[in-house]
Amino acid sequence: MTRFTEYDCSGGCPVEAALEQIGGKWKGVTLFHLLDGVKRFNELQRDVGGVTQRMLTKQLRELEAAGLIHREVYPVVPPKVEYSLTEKGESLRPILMALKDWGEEHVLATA
Amino acid sequence: MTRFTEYDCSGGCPVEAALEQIGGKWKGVTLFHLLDGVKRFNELQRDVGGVTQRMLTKQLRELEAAGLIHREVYPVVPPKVEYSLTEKGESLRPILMALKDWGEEHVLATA
DNA sequence: CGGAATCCCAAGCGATACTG
DNA sequence: CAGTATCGCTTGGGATTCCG
Repeated sequence: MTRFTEYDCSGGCPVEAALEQIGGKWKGVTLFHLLDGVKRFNELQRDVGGVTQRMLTKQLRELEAAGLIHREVYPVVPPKVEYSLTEKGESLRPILMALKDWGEEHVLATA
Repeated sequence: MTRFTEYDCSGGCPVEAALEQIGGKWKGVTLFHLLDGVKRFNELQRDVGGVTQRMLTKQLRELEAAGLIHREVYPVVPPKVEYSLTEKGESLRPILMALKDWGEEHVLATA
């Protein structure tokens, strides 16, 4: 059995670090919906459901700062901004899918 | 390609639900260290690193309420309490390991 | 040893209104 | 359309002290 006690985690636990990047209230869901492909702001807001503009903007900026998503602005009128996953963000796909499956089975299933 | 847009997520997104259960600042790390096996309070506090008693207690209670861990109290003096993963908690192992790997590779690796 | 109780601050988060 | 600005509530989280 692998022992994790050696993982001191003091100030640099990989699990904690990972959760920090997807830990916001809407970050996980946002990333999840971006697995779908490129989406615009309003599309995301619809998909995520219940998130306010302010929060979605904030979370998107943080995800962008973390290098998980890419923000492409088209200088047209009306404004058009597209969000997509970076490679780093795409690498979260198996984790996000696992979280979805786990959530379905162990949380929502009321079982 | 699977489209997730159908996932309205309004009030019940599985990803969000899953993240809520492991979303506390120390919950992920705590669970991670419990993958190791049964541990006592002080042992956990040492392993997690930097967490205060109050917070560890709180997170443990929440994890217990979520059915992820089991709390076994031995009525002896000095007090002895052991924490372990339930089946539901154990089912998070692949996810926690995936988070650890991802964190090591994409966050801590400074790459 | 393993908490519980209290106090307090900072961050997270939401509603609303306004703008290029 | 895609934000920004402002305000204020609510929560999370830390330090400290006390208890069985």
